[in-house]
Amino acid sequence: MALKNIREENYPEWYQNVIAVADMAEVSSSPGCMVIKPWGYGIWERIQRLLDEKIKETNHENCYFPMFIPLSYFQKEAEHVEGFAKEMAVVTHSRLTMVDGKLVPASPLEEPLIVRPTSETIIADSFSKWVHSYRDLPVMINQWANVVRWEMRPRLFLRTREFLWQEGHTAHSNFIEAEKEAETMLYVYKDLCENDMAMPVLTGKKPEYDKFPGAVNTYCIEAMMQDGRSLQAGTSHFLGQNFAKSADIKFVNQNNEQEYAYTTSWGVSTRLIGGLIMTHADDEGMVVPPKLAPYQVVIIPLLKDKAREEEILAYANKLKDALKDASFGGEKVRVKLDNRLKDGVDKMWEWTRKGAPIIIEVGPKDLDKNALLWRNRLNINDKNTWKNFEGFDEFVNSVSDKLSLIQNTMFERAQERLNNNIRTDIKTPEEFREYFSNSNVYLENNKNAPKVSFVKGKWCGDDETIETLKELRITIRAIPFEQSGEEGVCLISGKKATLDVIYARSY
RNA sequence: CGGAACGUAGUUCAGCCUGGUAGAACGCUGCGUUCGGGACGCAGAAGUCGGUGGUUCGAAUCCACUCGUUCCGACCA
Repeated sequence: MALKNIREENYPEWYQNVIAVADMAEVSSSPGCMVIKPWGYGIWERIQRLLDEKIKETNHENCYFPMFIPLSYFQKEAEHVEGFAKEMAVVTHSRLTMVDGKLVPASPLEEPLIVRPTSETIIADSFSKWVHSYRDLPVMINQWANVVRWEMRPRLFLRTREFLWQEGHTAHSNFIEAEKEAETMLYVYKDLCENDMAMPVLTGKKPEYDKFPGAVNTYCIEAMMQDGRSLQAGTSHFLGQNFAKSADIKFVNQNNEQEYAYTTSWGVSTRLIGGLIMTHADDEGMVVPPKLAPYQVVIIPLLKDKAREEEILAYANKLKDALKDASFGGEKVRVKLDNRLKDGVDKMWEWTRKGAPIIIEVGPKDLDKNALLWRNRLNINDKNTWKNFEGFDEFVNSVSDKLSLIQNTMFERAQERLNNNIRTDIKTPEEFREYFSNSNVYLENNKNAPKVSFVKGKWCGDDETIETLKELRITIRAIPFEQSGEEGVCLISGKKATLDVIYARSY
C-alpha cells in the first residue's frame, strides 16, 4: 500500500495524496494557486492535443484575446455581472512606488481592469467589429488560456484561483444553428471524456437556477466520482441574443434587416484532471489511461551487474526504438527509458504511483532469453501477473493491443460504476431524504459501490425545492435529454411532477 | 467570507501547558550486504521553530497582530 490515506477512510486526503505521490501538482506559495508539475502538465498537454484536434475538425480556429477586461464590459450584461461579481481579481493600479522602504501601488487606473474569469464580454466586443453581414457568419473561434476566479476554498485541479482551460465562442445568424453548435460541442466533450479519458459522462441541461450567468440554456456533462459525487466536467452554453444585444453584435440579414447574432460559448478546464484522478486512481496512486499518458510504456533497466551494464542499456535502447515504431490510437507509442541513477525497484514503484500504463523491467536474464518482464498498472497488485515475461518481438508486436485493452478496461470499469450507481427506485421524498442522510465519503467493501451516489427521479421545479436542496446539500446535476414523460412524485416537494432529473452531491 | 484545527529538517510529527542555545521517524548522502515487488546494517548531512512586534536577563514555548494551510459551512458558468 503506497498511500497514507486510502479511499474508504478519508477520500479528500486520499485525493491530495494521489496528486502528491504521482508528482502531478502542488499548492503554490501564491495563495490559492497551484504549480502543475511535469507529469500533471503532460496529461494536460495530451488533453489539449486531443481536444484541439476535435475542435478544429468541427470547423473552429484558435486565437487569443487579452486577459485584462475593462470593468465596464461586465456591466453590459446584467445577469453576467451578477453571477461573476463576487469572484473577480481587479487590477486598479499601473505601477509601484517606494514609500518608507515599502512597495505600494501607485498611479490608479482610470478604469479598473478585471483579470478574465471568462471571456464572453471581451470576445463579444470583437465579434461586434467582425460581423456586418450574414455572410460574415458564423464566427467560430476557440482560445486556450488561463482564467482567474477568486475562489475562497481552493482544491488542486478542482477549484483553484487560476486555472487553465479552453473557451470556445461562436456567433451565428440564426437560433437553430447556434443551438446546434452548443449541442455539437457538448458531444465533442463527451467524446473526449469517454474515448480519451475513459471517463463516462451523463449529458443534459442545467436547471434555470444553475445556468451560466447570461445564458439561455446551459448544457453539461457530469461524471460520477468514486465516492458517488458528481463532477461537472464541462459546459456548453446557448447564449441566445443576450450577449449580442449587450455588445451590439449586429448583422444585415438576407432581407436587408438589422438583426442580432446568436452566440454560444463552451469550455473545459484543468478540472478534468481532477475528474481523471477521482475516476481512475486507486490506493497505490494515479492511474492514467493510455491515450492521456505522457509515457505509455516506461522501460527501467536493472543495472546492478556492472559487468553487463552496457549490454543491458543497449538492449533497453533497442527495445525503446522498436516500440517507437509501434502505434496506438493513430499515434506513435510514447516510450520513456528511465535511466536515472536510482534503484530499479524504486523507479518501478514511482512509475506505479504516477500511473504509467505499462512498466517494463529489463535485466540480465532478459538478454539471454531475448525477453522482458512487463507490468500492467491495472493489475499491479495481482500476484498472478508478477511474472509477465514475454518474448521481445511478441511484446513489441502486441504493445498496441495491450494499451488498447488497458484503455478499454478503464472505460468499462468506470462505465459499470456509473451504470450501477444511478438509483431509480427512490420514489418518495421520505425515501430520498433517508438515502441522502448517509455520507458520501465512505465506500463499502466494494470500491465500485459508493454509499451515496446519483438518484434519477422527478422534480416539480418549484422555487421552494431549491432552498430544500441547499439545506440537504444536494444539487440537480442535469435534466437528462431523454425524458420518460411519465407522471410521478417530486422527490423534494412530493407534488406531482413529470420532469426527470439527476440528483447528487457534487464537487 | 463565517466556524474549527494547525504552521518546528525534504515529509509526517514530538517538544509548548510549567520559558534556559532543537528532537524522532521516514526521506536524503556515503560505505557495505541484499535486491527482477516497496529490504537491511553502520556512518553522516540537514531546521534563523511561518512572519512582525511585545513581555523577559533569556522566547519554538507566554501575549498581540499578521500571513498561510487543512477540514466544515457559505460561495463555486
